[in-house]
Amino acid sequence: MIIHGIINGNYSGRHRGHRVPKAQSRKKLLKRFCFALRLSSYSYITQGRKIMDILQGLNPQQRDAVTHINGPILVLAGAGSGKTRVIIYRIAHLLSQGISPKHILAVTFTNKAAAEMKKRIEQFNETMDINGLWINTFHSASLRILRAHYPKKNFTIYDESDKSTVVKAVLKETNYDVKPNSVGSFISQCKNKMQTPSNHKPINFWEERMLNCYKLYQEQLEKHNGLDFDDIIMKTIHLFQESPQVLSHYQTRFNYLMVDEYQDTNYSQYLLIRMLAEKHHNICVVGDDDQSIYGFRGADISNILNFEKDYPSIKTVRLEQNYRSTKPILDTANRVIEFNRNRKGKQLWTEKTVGAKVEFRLLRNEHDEANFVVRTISEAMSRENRKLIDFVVLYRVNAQSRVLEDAFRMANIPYTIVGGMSFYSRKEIKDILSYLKIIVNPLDAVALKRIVNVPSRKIGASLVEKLEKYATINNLHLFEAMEKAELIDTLSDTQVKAVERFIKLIKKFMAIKDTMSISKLLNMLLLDSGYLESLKQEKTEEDKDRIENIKELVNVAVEFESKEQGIGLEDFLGSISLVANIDLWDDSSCVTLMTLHNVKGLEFPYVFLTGMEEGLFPHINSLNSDNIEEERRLCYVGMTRAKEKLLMTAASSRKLYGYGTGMPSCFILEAGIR
DNA sequence: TTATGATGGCTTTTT
DNA sequence: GCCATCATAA
Ligand SMILES: Nc1ncnc2c1ncn2[C@@H]1O[C@H](COP(=O)(O)OP(=O)(O)OP(=O)(O)O)[C@@H](O)[C@H]1O
Repeated sequence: MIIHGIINGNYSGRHRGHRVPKAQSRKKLLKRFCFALRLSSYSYITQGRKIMDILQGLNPQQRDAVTHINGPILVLAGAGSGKTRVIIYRIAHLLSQGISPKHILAVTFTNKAAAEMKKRIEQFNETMDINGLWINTFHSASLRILRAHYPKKNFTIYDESDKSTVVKAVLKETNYDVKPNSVGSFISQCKNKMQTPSNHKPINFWEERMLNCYKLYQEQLEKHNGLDFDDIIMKTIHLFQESPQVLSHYQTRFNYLMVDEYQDTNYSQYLLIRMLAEKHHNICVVGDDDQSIYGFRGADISNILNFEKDYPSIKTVRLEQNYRSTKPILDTANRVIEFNRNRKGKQLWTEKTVGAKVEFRLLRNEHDEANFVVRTISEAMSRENRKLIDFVVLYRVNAQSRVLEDAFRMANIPYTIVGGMSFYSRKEIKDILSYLKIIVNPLDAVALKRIVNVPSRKIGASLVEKLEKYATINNLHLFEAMEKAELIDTLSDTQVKAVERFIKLIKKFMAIKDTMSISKLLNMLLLDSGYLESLKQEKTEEDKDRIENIKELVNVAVEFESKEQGIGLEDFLGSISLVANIDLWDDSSCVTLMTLHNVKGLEFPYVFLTGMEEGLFPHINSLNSDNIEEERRLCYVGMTRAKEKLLMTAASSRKLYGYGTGMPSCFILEAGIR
């Protein structure tokens, strides 16, 4: 059976995540995966090119920003005005001026954007060495710094699901009846604001309980030597605060700082940059206050709006020409965003004064909507000679993708979905990565408990409980308790044997981990742990897929090793933890489906904005919490992705939790579409 | 220890 | 309305 859709290694929950890309698509996924992992610097020599050449392809304002080398600079400009281009050209220009790549740090929003930027800079064809140039996300840059200086270097990274595991354990312990998610986001918010359990004062009972959860959670993480995503930034700042010489090292090293998408930075990220820029103030940030869409995870527009307060000598550059969209699209987007009150208004014009008009279609239900999208794409392909990669279908929530996906599959149109169940969150991948985590960091009890009995080794829940009890009483880590299994008198002989066998397995790999390549280690692990064998025994389709996925992970390791010489297991694990859905995106000959959040920074000739209904978009929660401005910005982001055609749709009735109001979104009215 | 039904959760999500 | 997770029973 050939499945046209799932090409990207993303799996909608529809088939309970068991559906897997076929062979050809796997290769693609692999390629992309490795590309996304190419995070650190590497050497690259190119042929000469003059400064003037670099400055060509820029308008006077952009040139102004690019050639302003020393001192703080803010580029505050609307969508598609060439802000990202400024950063790319600025780096190329700095290098052409003889500035060492080692002195440059550029921060992007995603790994994909970082990789893209690096590629573009290489293409400048200068005789320049970009060895030592850092283009990273906040997280991957911070991770590199922590790896080099954190006291306990073998820490492992806790992803959202690991975090949730710990939070649930904490809730069980405290008997609090609150949703794990709300605790998780409370903790996140605190960390984003640099609040530790001790320096945060609770203002009410609820906060007091939350704070208690935070405290217990953090104790667990410290004990396991695990860092969650927010810790990566927070701990880097703590490191800088506690070790002035480390901070000083990076302040001197990174003489030129640049941040893209600055409007979506949170407080901790702001602080990190401010610390690094403190000595020289050579900082260039670019962004658009109208495109701040990550408020829900702590992003704070005032970072960009108040930027000048920290740097009084700032040079501010406005870019006013939009190079992306036609006038009808730009006008529509501008009309909508002008309904926001909390913004710095800006002018935007385009040379593309003629273009297809922006359309809105109200369909009967979500199936009609999906079929309409599919039909419109087929027609545009045959009539206007459009290609699959010209299209993007956007939606507010991931749950909307299912119906669209079905329609694409029915119509046999290749598509790819960004988001949903990704490769690295699959069970078998997480299992194998957990083995690796323990080998690196045996204190990681989340990883340990995850695989201690996978495949089954007769170390079930009750036995683990006994071990944990022993560990707690004797103030030991779970792993240490397991090492001492023979001393625990509540265990039977067979139980002791089972535990000892497991410990022996792990210790063997701990001893050899640095003596061989990661892929070789992985292959050995797959055999010795019995993991592969246990899958081979079960002959279901699902298990075959799992084996394929595991093979793919081995390939990722092979690829990774060939790119990065002398890479350690820690670095491999770290890089994998920081790979985002959008980093894995590859649009080669398919239509792309994704959420509005994921599309930020991208552009497409033909954009569908689906589910334009009151309650869905703007989302009901934002209406309740008086946060419609962020929704409107999201709408602005979506609209301004379109180069040539913007087509919005809504459904009068929709079967999707409580969203079915059927009323067209207020944004449609604001856009002035009849 | 695994299969099953009940339960609750449901925005975006980093990374 | 749909799905994942969890507790329970076989
Ligand atoms: N001076 C220029 N001349 C021609 N094309 C340009 C120029 N500057 C930018 N562009 C093109 O305009 C498009 C948008 O540029 P870019 O992505 O840098 O804008 P942006 O401001 O970062 O956009 P957004 O904020 O919407 O993500 C790109 O296709 C880019 O190649």
